[in-house]
Amino acid sequence: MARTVNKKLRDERRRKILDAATVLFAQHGFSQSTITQIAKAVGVSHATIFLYFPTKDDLFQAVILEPLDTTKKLYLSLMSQGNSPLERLHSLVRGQIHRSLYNATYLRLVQYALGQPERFPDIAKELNHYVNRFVHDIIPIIEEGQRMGELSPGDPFYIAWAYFSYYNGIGMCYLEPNEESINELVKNGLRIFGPVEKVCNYD
Amino acid sequence: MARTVNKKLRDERRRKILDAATVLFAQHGFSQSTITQIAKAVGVSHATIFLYFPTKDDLFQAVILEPLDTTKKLYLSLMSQGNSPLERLHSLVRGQIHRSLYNATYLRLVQYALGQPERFPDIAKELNHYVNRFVHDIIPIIEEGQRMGELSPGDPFYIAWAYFSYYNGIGMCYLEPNEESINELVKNGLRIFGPVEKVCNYD
Amino acid sequence: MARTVNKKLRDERRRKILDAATVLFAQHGFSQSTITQIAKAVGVSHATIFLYFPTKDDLFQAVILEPLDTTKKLYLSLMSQGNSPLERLHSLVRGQIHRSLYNATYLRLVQYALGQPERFPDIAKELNHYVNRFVHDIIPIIEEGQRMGELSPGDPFYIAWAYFSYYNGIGMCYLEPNEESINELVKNGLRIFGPVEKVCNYD
Amino acid sequence: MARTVNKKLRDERRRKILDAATVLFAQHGFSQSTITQIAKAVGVSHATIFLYFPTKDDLFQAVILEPLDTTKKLYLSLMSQGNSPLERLHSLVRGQIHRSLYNATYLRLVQYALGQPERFPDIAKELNHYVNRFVHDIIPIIEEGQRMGELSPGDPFYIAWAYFSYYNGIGMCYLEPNEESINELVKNGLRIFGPVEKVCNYD
DNA sequence: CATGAATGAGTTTTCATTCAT
DNA sequence: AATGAATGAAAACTCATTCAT
Repeated sequence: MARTVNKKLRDERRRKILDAATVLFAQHGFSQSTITQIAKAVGVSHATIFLYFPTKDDLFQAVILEPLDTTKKLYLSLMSQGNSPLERLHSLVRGQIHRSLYNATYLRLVQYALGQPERFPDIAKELNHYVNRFVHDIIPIIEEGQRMGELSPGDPFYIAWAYFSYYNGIGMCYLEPNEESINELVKNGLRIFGPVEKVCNYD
Repeated sequence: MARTVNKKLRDERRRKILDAATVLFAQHGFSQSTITQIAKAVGVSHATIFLYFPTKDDLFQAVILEPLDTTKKLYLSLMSQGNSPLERLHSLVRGQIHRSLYNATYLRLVQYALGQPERFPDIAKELNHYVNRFVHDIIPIIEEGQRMGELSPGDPFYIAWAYFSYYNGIGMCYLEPNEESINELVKNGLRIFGPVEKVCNYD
Repeated sequence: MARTVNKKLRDERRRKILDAATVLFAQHGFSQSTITQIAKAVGVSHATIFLYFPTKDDLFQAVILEPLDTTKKLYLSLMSQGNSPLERLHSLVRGQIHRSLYNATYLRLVQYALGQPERFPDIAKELNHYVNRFVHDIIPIIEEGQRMGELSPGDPFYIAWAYFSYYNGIGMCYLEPNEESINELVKNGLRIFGPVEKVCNYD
Repeated sequence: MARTVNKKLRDERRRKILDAATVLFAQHGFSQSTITQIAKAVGVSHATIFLYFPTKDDLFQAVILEPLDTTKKLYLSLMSQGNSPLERLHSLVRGQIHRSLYNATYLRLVQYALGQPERFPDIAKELNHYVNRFVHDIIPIIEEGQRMGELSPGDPFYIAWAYFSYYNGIGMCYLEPNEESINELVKNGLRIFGPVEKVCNYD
């Protein structure tokens, strides 16, 4: 019983540490964020951090890799909403871009780590797995869309990567997040998948 | 005469320092790259670095900002090659993506700095100027393409930003650079501008 | 309890650092004394010093300014011992000169800082306060002595400053400290106050 | 002939260096004054300084010790002006205090070096010679004054030292230099020699 | 003779990490 | 379990000094 309570407290504190670290790492980068800063943000002693994460590198790794599961579930959910492939892609694009504009912190951190693979090799490897799985998961939808004539032809693998690049790049653009900007970025992002213009068909 | 020689030697060494710093900063980030490492890469004492750049920050700034002029000239040149707007965009996209795949180091560094605007505010400001100018320079071509019917309608401002995001995001994808990947990324990138499918017209 | 012990240990160590720093700063000056030297003298790591004083400047300032309170209490006590003004001045002069000869280290340090007001402006300002208070405290005694006929007339303000100069200057003389030298320096220092020669009166 | 001209130029430049160094050393202390600063003040390259003084220490030593001859001549001249011993002491005290208030730079430097004998042992030794000679030179005047009844009795050796202390201490007092302050400091300084009050005698 | 370039030794300061309580 | 104290390993930056021109 006591153990359960303790476990709960531990998990809660662990979470707090991860959250604070996410914000600080995203804002100042890895080296410029100190364990003491993070501890202060959480309201514990810096030594306590080491009770939860053996090294600063481990903390950084956890900050970046642990949310990946949730993120994966999110995109899987997004890409299952809608009937036609195009609708599902639309749901995905809108969901991701919304997140990328309104909830940029974590994404920025992922990009930070992704941009320095020599420095964070383990993290980069794991992130690559994740990206590859994402590409792997989106390809069937693209293929289905092309088969159904909703999407113009094109190598689905590269289209998936192209979209991923687009999604990644948005994180660095600092466009003001509002209805308009999101709508436009969604529309333009969808273009990468080559949606067949209905206008055209009815000419 | 002696002065000329000296000036030349100085410039040469300055360049070497910038080159070595570019690589190291891109690989390990700002804080994790030490002046001593850079000096060793150049083959001089660490104190020598400070003869050319008063602080590490100055060196970093120079590494990122000094190439911007050349880069701007490059994209201006690229976007003037071709007759129709679409041709010019094609030239631009191909040129930039080629550079982004084959010459990724500098681009990665730009993204590194762009991703931490609170930490490198001066650099971020300057980079934003640059990006805004790029957007400003590409918009007229988009508009012309739309007027001529080569491009589908759409807000040119957001289209420009969308393409820029795409271009930026490619730097983090680590696709193997070859004919095929470049062709595909170019094709998919161009889609953002909404090229009107000829196939369609002749239906 | 533990807190009390800790506090005590901290204070003790803080004191040790201040003592070691006093000696080293007095011997080699500020710039030539290194934190590492001080740490070694105390028997701790150099990083420990920074746990007690955030910067070297702060340490220097503490070394000089913190004893001022005690010093003030000392001179106030000295100048209250004795009945007549002359007796009290005698007590003061003897006490200060004794200290200046037998306990020269701190005084030298004060002079070192006092001699470089542009370099240590905060310290110099604080020291000036102290000196002005000293002058202010001694003036009433001089006035009383003059009124009572124990002292020859003369502007008490300048007499106070003259004595203070004398006291200060002794710190640089490196006379061997013994009964004789102290007696003589006291006698000659007292002359600044213009004691009326008894011999004279009984002529 | 050329040699003579060169010699003259060299001496002139040497003098300029010493002058600039005097000011800077007095203002910022030894370690905080850099060779480059001095060179800039003189208008030459820092490397040039080393053509005139092999090391920074040598320069410092020259700055302090070379003027001693002149200073000695000055005090000898001052203490020979006047008929009676008291008059001559008066001339000396007035001259020195005037110099100490209006021309404080060099004096401050001497005190700076005098205050750190462990750090500048050679300079301190030389300065001690100088002080001893000064004491030695002033003692006969005191003795004569005492013999003539102009001065109260007292060990001339300690009186000489007492006056020297007074003179030294004035350098750190930062009293505003003007007619009044000088007059008062001279008057009070003279008291150290124990001038017999005429008033008294004629009672 | 004068100097600009180069450097190595040294100094303050930071910080992740360990440990005793 | 939590923490305050301690530290050693860096790292940026400075500066006297040397040397080639």
